[in-house]
Amino acid sequence: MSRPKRATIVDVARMAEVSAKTVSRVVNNEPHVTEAVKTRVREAMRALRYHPNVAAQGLVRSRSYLIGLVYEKPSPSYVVELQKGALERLHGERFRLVVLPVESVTEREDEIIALLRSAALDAVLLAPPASDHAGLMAELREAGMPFARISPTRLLGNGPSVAMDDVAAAQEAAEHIVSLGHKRIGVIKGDPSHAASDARLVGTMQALAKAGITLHPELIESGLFTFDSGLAAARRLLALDPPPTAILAQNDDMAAATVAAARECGLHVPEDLSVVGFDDSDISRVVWPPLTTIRQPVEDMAYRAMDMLLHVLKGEPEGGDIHLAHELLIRRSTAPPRAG
Amino acid sequence: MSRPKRATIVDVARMAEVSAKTVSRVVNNEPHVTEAVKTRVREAMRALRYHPNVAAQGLVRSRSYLIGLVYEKPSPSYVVELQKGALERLHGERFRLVVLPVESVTEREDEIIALLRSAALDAVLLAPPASDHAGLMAELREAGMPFARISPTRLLGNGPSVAMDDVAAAQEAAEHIVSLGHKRIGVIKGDPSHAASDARLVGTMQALAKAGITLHPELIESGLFTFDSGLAAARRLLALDPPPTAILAQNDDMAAATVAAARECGLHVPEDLSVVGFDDSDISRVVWPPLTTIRQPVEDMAYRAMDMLLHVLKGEPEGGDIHLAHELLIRRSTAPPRAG
DNA sequence: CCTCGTGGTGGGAACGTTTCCCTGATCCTA
DNA sequence: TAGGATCAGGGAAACGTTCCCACCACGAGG
Repeated sequence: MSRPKRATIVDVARMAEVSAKTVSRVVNNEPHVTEAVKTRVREAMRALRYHPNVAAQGLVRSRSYLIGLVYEKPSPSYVVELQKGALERLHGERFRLVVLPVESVTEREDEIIALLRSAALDAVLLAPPASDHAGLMAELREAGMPFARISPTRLLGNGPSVAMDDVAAAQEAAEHIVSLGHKRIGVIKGDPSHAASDARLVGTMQALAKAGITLHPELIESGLFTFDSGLAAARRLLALDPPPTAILAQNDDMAAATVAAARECGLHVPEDLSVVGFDDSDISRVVWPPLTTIRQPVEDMAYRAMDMLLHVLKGEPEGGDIHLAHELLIRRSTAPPRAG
Repeated sequence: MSRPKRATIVDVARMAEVSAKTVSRVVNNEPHVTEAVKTRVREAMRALRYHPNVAAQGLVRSRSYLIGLVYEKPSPSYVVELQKGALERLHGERFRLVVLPVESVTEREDEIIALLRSAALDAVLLAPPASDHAGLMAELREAGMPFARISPTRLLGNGPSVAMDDVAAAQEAAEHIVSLGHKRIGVIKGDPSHAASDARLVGTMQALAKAGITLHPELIESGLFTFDSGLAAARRLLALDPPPTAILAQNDDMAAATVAAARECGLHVPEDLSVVGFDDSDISRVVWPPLTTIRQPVEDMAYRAMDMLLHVLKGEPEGGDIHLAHELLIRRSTAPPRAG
């Protein structure tokens, strides 16, 4: 009653004096229709404000035209860029994006799989850490649901994925700090359930080892990629005696927290403490000083991953693992340590 | 082929030795089924990994179980909170959230309406500035698509909505600054296409007028609710002679930009310049010093709006306009002006 | 003149559910 | 023990589209 009856394909067919089948052909741009008939049908469609019923289409084509985006509560800025890239690619396509933030991929695997199974998605985009979860991928394969992965660090050659080289990037960041003359360097790791955290730590340690610097365990703190977790970790590092002269945080949110923690202690960045972030998310330019960071092209990665997914959905062969370049952005949060 | 045939309701019916109708009743928790039959059916469902086909359900019930969230590129932190609140309420419901960021509601109204018509949504949540767009609302009413509005400033009594009092909030912020002793006060307005920008300006002017302070036009700059636009606006204000001793920004992103601009000029916040934000988004705690701001409960608002929408979808009568309280959070970005 | 393809068109089944309308069986009460 | 009420369950139609197949006219080639 409140919902006025929408025009159906047969209404259009009746008005244009053709069969429903023919209308369907016009709607889907199929051949075998005279130009004259085509225009007649188009007019009827406009007159009746006809829009095809997606549910009915989906039923017969077994397509829902929905693509899911699975991610696990990482930093807000990361989520936004992820969505931006995915939506950008989806613009103009019939597919729509359903957001599926999950609590914990590892702990509630069954729940997530049930969600995906019942959500009638055509495909899913897996952001970290779901993109490294073997069980989830196996289930998706079995269910015949195409997926693409963003920033996987393991199990490559397992369907389309877009990633960057976390090890090399972290190495580059550490080399920058070393080249400035820092010797006592702290690290704030990301969420342990993200494989990227380990990869980045490996890169950092390689660079430090090459420079002959040993990284004492007390200088490695763990966070969860969130501002608050970073704040706590940074406070612990700055309470050491002597405190580090530089801190490498594994994402920008935690790097921003490190800057805040330094301020609390009356320290100036970068004069008293150099801080390096990771991601080049919005936050790295929002805080003062703007953060030296690794540009991780999250938006591009999401765009490319979505692109590969659409290819698969169009029946083309699956793509492989794509690699995108990172970049060290030197801004104002790093400087040589105070002399002495 | 790639997509293994999913079990249908008749497969389950055959296995459990009942009719399809009975299985349907079990699935939907309807009465008139013996406990014994129920368990038999449930077992068959599990064995066959049966999940109802959403498209088929949607077809016959004319429901898509999709709810759209329409917003227009505001600050990232706002978007994230919006989504968080909406998703929070959706947890455990059958409905899924489709994100629909749009370019410009006013400029491309037709496009948006076409999008909504063809997207087969059951309902939409309208965030600003779409929530103030009369044409859009009229179309939605005509199409029989329920909607709820977040932070509308006009056209109340027009269906469910959740808002806060922008005028009063801005007034309170200005009073705080006045009470600290500031006389020369700058304002950075938000996006002119958002009605909230005007409302907040009104509140600010009322407070200043009451204190006998006149706000010269040169002290009012306009931004777009983004960091970059705020940076430009703040630079213009700080280039005035004499510069303001306090700046009221209409959201946190622009307030953060103001802090950055001040730093560029070698000014210290809050000693040389007080800055007030608006929203209490993540960014207000991420920057240093943490911003004095107005807490706008965006997440709660989205939650409540979604709640009202679900009520409507369940056939209950439409709710009215709900008002949520704001709160002035005094943090470390405001202080009395320097003596002299 | 008859066949054979071919481009345009329509008829009818199918997709997987729910819902309307039944039929029996069981139960309670007078 | 009869009467109605309640309950468990089933058959068939409906939702709006696409797809397989058949049909028709028409021109070319034999």
